[in-house]
Amino acid sequence: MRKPFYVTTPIYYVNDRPHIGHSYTTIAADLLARFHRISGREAFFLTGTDEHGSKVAEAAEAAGLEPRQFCDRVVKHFKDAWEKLSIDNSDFIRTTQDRHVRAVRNLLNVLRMAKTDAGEEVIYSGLYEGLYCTACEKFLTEKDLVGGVCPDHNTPPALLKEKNYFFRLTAFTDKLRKLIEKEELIILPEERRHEVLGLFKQGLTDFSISREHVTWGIPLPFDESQVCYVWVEALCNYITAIGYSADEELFKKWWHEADAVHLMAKDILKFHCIYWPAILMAAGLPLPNKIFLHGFFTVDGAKMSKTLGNQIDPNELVEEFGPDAARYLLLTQYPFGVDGDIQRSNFVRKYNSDLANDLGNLVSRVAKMIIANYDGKLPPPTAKLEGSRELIGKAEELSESVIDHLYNFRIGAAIDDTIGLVRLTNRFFDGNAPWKLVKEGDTKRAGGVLYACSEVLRIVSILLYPTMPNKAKEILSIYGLGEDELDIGLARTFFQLKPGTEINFKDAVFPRLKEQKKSEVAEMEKEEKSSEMIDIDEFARAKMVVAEILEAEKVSGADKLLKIQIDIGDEKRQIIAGIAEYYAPDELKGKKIVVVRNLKPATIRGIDSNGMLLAAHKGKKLYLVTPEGDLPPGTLLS
RNA sequence: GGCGGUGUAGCUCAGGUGGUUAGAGCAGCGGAAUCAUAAUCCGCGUGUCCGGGGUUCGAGUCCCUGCACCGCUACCA
Repeated sequence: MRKPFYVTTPIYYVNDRPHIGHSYTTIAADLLARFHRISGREAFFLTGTDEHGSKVAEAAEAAGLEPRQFCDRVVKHFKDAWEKLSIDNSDFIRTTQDRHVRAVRNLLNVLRMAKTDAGEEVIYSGLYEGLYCTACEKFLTEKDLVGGVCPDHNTPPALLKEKNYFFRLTAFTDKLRKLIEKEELIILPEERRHEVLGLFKQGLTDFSISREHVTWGIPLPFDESQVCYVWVEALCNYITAIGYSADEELFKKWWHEADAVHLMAKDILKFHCIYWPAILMAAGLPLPNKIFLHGFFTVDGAKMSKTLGNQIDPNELVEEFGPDAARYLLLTQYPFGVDGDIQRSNFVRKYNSDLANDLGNLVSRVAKMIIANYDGKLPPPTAKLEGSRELIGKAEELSESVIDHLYNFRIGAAIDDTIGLVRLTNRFFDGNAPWKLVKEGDTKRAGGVLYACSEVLRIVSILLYPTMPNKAKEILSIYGLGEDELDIGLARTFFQLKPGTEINFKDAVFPRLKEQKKSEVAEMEKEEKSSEMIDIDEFARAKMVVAEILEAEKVSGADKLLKIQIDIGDEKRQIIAGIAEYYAPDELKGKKIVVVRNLKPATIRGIDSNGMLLAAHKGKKLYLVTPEGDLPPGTLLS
């Protein structure tokens, strides 16, 4: 019996909705877990959400919710998205769950008691010295400052000391570096390993594991005035979900004995490859076996961003292609591990060529011939077919190469090899032209061709199951096969299907999608552009006038909002503006600004807003639009 | 500034330890076939393998150097 397999994704921060980046990691983890399961190992696949920290608390407040309520709401988006993508995780951990809080506090106690090899305390209290902006209520790094002042408030930060607990990372760096060098802790791909070793070379310092000013988090068990640093706590999810300090047997199986793999994108390398192993060492726990960091991808050559509007919502992808193809398409765009580019136009093209034309069409042409000529019963195999030796050989070897690829995280290569066999099978089919044989009366040989192709489809289905679980089962079910046949061992040998088996084929497995012609795409782009253009009448519909600010005050309970009284000449108005982070109420008084007068009134946080002021962002700063000359309030802009 | 990565056909990318005419998929062009989801199959690429040096009998593959892009990290500030 091989070691059980434990795979994790990062726990996703609930500040954000699930996007294609989260999906990518999660699908890959699901794929690996499913693969190991059908190759006869037990597998545990963990994902979840990271719910503590000041950013979550702020986001909750902005939404007018309690943090816990807010989290519940966002978590649902994640769970729904994973269900839609046929993600079969063994557990879903939330850092706000009691089991996690208890385990983290236990671990912190263990660390508190632990000593380094030199006999020093692993956790020590010290002073965190930093530049604190009282208006922001947070520490700023020197990088955040612009000209020595807080860019948001234009005030110099105070040098403040706060008591923190520190983790003595420096006592573990040598040992950890050696483990990575000796590849006892395997960091993949190689470039990432170099990057980690580079961090050691540059020197590392102890890091703070607690915060004084954060409230939404887990209090330290030995000092309740402090909250555990969200990263430290989040990392612990990998062991708290599998029974650390709660279920000894479970924990032994999945952490001490299993092959543990952490999967993630490369941006969180330092936390996972240095902090986390060091914490585990300090606590006397085994390290994970492998940490795999995949790359980033761009969409149509551009970084994904909300402002560019090129974020891909996984739900939309599933709606368009279905869960199986969505998984397939995401993981076949570029090799797993490196950075790459995802092109939207490629999705439809690749769906049609690989799935509809090659795989789906093979399924149909084989099934339909069996139904038409063999009374819907699988004919027996025959010898002496053109190219059958090659076909059978390749088919029987395929599982070995897929296993090799997937053990080494070459997901794309595993899939490509499998589709390669499908292509070979289409060639085999054409080479033997069973439709011609049937016409010539040689139904025996024609049947042999159909049998061989069916066998390939059986093998291919097993090997594609980790990527496309539903479709794999669907193809197997055509041959009357169920989940018991989802076993890599059964993909190794040809001639498993029983002649005479009833064929249950109804609809195309991967219906072909309409591809937009280039001319149509160009047409649409043109339309989009021209529809972006407006004529002067449309512009004139927006009545923008000069306004003078009479009063401004903060909206209580909202960080970003100001309630502003303005004079627009013939009347006085109240507007709500999201500029509190950039302008203090007093400095606004008397300022002349530009507002849209005829914007539909809105109620923001229960307060009426009649109009909108104009402002523009530059980097992290925001500037109000002001008239250059001394225009009186009410002057219409044109 | 340091470290690391990338740069190969129109597009996306393969190309262990250097070795015959540099590959795949997609797109494009031509043809065959008609069982099948207008799907399939066959044929078609004179690519400065980013530039320049070097090592070698021989380099996309090793060394040096330059350029472009990306990532990590530092410092100046």
